[in-house]
Amino acid sequence: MAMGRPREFSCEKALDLALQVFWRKGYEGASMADLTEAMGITKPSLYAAFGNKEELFRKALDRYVDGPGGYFQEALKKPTAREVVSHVLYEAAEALTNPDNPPGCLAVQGALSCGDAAETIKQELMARRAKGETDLRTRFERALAENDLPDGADAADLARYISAILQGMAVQAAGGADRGQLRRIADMALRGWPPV
Amino acid sequence: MAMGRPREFSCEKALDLALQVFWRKGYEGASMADLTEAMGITKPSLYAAFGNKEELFRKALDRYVDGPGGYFQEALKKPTAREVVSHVLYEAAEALTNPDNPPGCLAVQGALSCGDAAETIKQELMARRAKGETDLRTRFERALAENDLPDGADAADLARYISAILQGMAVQAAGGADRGQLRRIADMALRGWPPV
DNA sequence: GTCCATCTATACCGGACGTTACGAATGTGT
DNA sequence: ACACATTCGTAACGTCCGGTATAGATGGAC
Repeated sequence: MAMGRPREFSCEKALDLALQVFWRKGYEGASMADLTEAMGITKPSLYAAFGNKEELFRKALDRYVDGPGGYFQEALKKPTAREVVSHVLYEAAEALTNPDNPPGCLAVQGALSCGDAAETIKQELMARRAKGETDLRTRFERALAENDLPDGADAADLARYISAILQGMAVQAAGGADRGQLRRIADMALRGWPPV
Repeated sequence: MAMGRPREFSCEKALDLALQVFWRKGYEGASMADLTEAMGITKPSLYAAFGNKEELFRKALDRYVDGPGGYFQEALKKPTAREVVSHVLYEAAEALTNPDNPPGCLAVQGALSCGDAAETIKQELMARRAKGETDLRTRFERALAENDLPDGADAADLARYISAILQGMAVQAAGGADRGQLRRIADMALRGWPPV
């Protein structure tokens, strides 16, 4: 099956290393030289394996969503709306300050604003954030149907509210907030939940 | 007094135009070509008047803080903690979606993460966000002394919480949220205030 | 009217950017 | 052992980056 010279590196390991660079420097701030150095491969190897910078970022982003960002989808499986919110907030506090990773959230700081060349990446990240918000809204709609949230509450508004708090925590983490500080933000948000 | 040929453009107008570009594209994403084109001046004029890209950004940032971002300091003057929070949240909802300006907040999206060359700008923006948070904390400490907030509340935690919500609203605005949606986030945050 | 400080515009600098030819190296299938 | 498919490293591509030298234009001071 495998014809020709086998590659000397692991695509998954290289992708994880690229993810670290994009996470720390953003899409625009991460140069190909930064990436190849961190990944331990040369530029032609990178292009052969991953296409180009944009494709590499998208693959790293997929890996982020399934890995360090996986707590979000996990939280949606909790049995009650309150547990969903509690888990997503506290797990975010952990993930956003995991010392093994750059602080903050790739989906927020990967390309919040950018030059023309990165516009499609910015759109992609906007779409990912919108999808997370929609998933949360859908979960809250279920909770409403189960009388797990007060009548008259608006699932879309609640989802946007929680998304905003998560994104605010991400900016705080990028600004140097530590784990305890993020946990106390989660405490306060949860104390007022649901905002009737 | 004024010797030599007078300059043919207004520094303040040019700075406002540069601010728009930095606001929309971020520090890294805004090229000198973008800036000179928007400002209607040539590069040597820009360098003579503003130093270099980094100094230009700092001057635009000062102008942002005193202009479109001025609602923050205004809110601190309100007589009660609740009015401070109410005003800062609702004025943020307006400012972040002002159709005359790019959506979002320059202090958040100007350089949330970046390459090495923009590291000092990132630090500057972190310091500005931290200063806003400290100003809010100081205001809450006054409120505590005036029995305007519940005993035992932590002014620093409250300031960090409100800052996170504001920053989350900024990310929402950058993602396309409209004014009504941001107002409803403010509604919900205010409903649980203070988070005793 | 002349001098001269200052601004404007063209054109260019060295370097970094993302991307790719090319040829040498390497392991598989026959 | 040989041919072949693929990867590897070097070295270079054209383009754009932030920044600047230089020469001409402009208007106040005297």
